[in-house]
Amino acid sequence: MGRKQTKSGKIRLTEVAKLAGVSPITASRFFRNPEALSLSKRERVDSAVKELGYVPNLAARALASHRTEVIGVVIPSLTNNVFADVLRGIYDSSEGSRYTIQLANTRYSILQEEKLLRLFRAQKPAGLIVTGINQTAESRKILESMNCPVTQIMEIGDSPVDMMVGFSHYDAAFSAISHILEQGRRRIGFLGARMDPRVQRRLDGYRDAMKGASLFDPNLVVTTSVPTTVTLGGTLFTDLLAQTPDIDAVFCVNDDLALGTLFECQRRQIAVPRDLAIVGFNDLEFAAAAVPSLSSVRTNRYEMGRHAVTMVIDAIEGRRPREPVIDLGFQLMVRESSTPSTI
Amino acid sequence: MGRKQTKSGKIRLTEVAKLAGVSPITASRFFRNPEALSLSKRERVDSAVKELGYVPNLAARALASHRTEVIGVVIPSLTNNVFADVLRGIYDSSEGSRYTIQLANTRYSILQEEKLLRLFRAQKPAGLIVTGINQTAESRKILESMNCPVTQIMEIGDSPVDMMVGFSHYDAAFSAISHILEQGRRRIGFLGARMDPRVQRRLDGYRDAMKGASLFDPNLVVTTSVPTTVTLGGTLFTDLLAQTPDIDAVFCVNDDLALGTLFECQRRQIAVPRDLAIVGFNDLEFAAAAVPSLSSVRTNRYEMGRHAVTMVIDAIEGRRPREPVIDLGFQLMVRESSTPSTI
DNA sequence: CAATCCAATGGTAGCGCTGTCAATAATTGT
DNA sequence: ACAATTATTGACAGCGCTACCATTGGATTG
Repeated sequence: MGRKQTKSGKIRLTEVAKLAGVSPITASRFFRNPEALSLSKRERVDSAVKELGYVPNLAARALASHRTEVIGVVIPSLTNNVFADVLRGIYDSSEGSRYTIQLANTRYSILQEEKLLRLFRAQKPAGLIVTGINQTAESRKILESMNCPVTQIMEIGDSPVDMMVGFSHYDAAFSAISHILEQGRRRIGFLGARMDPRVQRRLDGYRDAMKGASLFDPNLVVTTSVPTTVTLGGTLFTDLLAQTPDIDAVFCVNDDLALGTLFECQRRQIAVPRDLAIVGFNDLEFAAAAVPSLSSVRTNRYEMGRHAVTMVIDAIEGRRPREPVIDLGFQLMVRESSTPSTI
Repeated sequence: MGRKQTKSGKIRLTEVAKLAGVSPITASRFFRNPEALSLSKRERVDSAVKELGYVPNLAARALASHRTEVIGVVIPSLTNNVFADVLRGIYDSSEGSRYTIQLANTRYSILQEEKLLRLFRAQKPAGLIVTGINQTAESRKILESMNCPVTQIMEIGDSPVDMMVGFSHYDAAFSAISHILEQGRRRIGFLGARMDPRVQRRLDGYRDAMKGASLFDPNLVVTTSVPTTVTLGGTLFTDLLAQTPDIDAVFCVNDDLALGTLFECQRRQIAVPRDLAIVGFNDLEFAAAAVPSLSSVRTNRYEMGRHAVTMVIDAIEGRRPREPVIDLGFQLMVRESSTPSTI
């Protein structure tokens, strides 16, 4: 015999089968398709498993079945609070299922994404969740050849690889701007950082809303590719102010920038909302707590994570959703920072 | 033959070996221990791998070798910004290594932790990273029987299961309080949420520092087991104010509470720092941007993640660290919220 | 009551890789 | 130069599980 004897304590499926008085293959079926067993055998195997404390060897299972029970998740950032919420939804939904989450981070690089997808393909995941709809042509090809359910999250679009859960960033921004316009503001600035595809679409929504009111002015827009921080919000706002001093409102592509803008206003004694209205995006928890409370666009991130996993698992198990694209929408949370001052 | 023919396109190690003109086992060694190959064979295998686009089958490898290349990571929360930074360090350090991160979330439940550790044990990870030092006796037993390197992160203590990276929460809080006392403040409140073991130790540090100055008063302390939010900071501060109106400083166990306290002060027209000094914990990015900027205790979370992975990988590969416990320390970031008003 | 069917179960043969150990080639020392 | 040592390489036998197909026995049917 070529190798060390199997440790006597080691419990394999064979041991379970022996104790239960069935063949190994029947014991195997107990895990994969219990309904196929007669009630009596099912009970016998069940108690044998419990008595021996048997735990399946996933590597052997994967090797023999050419499948894994891994759901790959590809996100662009671990720092961004937005993804923390999505991930929470994903992990919460995957618990209690047989599936394991395998996380990978692209750091907003579509080439890194391509590389990660190639890696995932090699490991034959049971399902895949990827962020956004702006994959490279090559990435898309990989996704399509993946031969497993794929859900794109964060936004929705016309040509899903397979399934989608998200919302329209364009509509969300458009609706935020419409709200600010309704408040009678005319010179609405735009602060954007990172400028990933979803932020770009928010910019599009902003631009079209402003153009619709014949109020668009490129001098109202300040963007950077630098990652978002609260501090950066102050910097961008300062730039905007230098460039266009007569602004009466600012739409920030996320709440961190909005908070930074608010702080900068405090520093400069600009009264919010009297002199300047501020609207953020995502409705992070602090938005409601700020003074003045920050208006924001609530996005359903936790639910997005939950849906994504549920859709993928359902599809893996043959329960394809009737509607492959789910729009989770958004809610405009109107608060003090964009409504008439009560002072 | 019992099963579907292997797809002709499928590239196995055998194919690589054939193309390289070596035996499969030599090709196998190319991946596990390339130095053992002669230069010529190494090059031949290398080009064969590239030419065929071979990707190892991890399941087969795990099954045959009785090992996996998975590092398990057990953390209590996905929402908490603190862990986002740690995770970023962990993922950054694991990239480029052969190891894969497997994340599991206890939601601050030590029973859930026990369950997760049991799961991990069954899968024989190559290494393990767990949060904190307050495992149940049973969890500790599992960790010790795990037969792989284990690193405890976030804090340090006397009896590591194996290795540790962290800092002393007690010392950090003690030093924050000492700083506030040096500013001449006497009635220093304590706001705590979640009250997990590390927060408890911060409370201990606070208590001892106050007792050292003969200034401890239980009425200065407000805690709750509710998870932290900015909004909660305002609520707890309100409670503290009702309970002990004459406070002149507040130490918050994290920056979210500190920000909530700051907002509540703005709402109540309490001048910070003139009427009240505020010191937070963790030094999240917004602390420096706030108005007034928030003093805080900087913790090296990203480095903690990086170190944890590096230590585990080194240990897996036989390079045990000379010192199993690494104290990453902390830095007190003194800012406007706790120093004499400049106005 | 034979023919048909189907649910339940088992036998066989690997999945693709690596541990062990033996065999061979290259190198060294005296 | 030749034995002793060391670096390379290979053969063999599984790791623990499941796909495929075959078999069994009982229920159903006309």
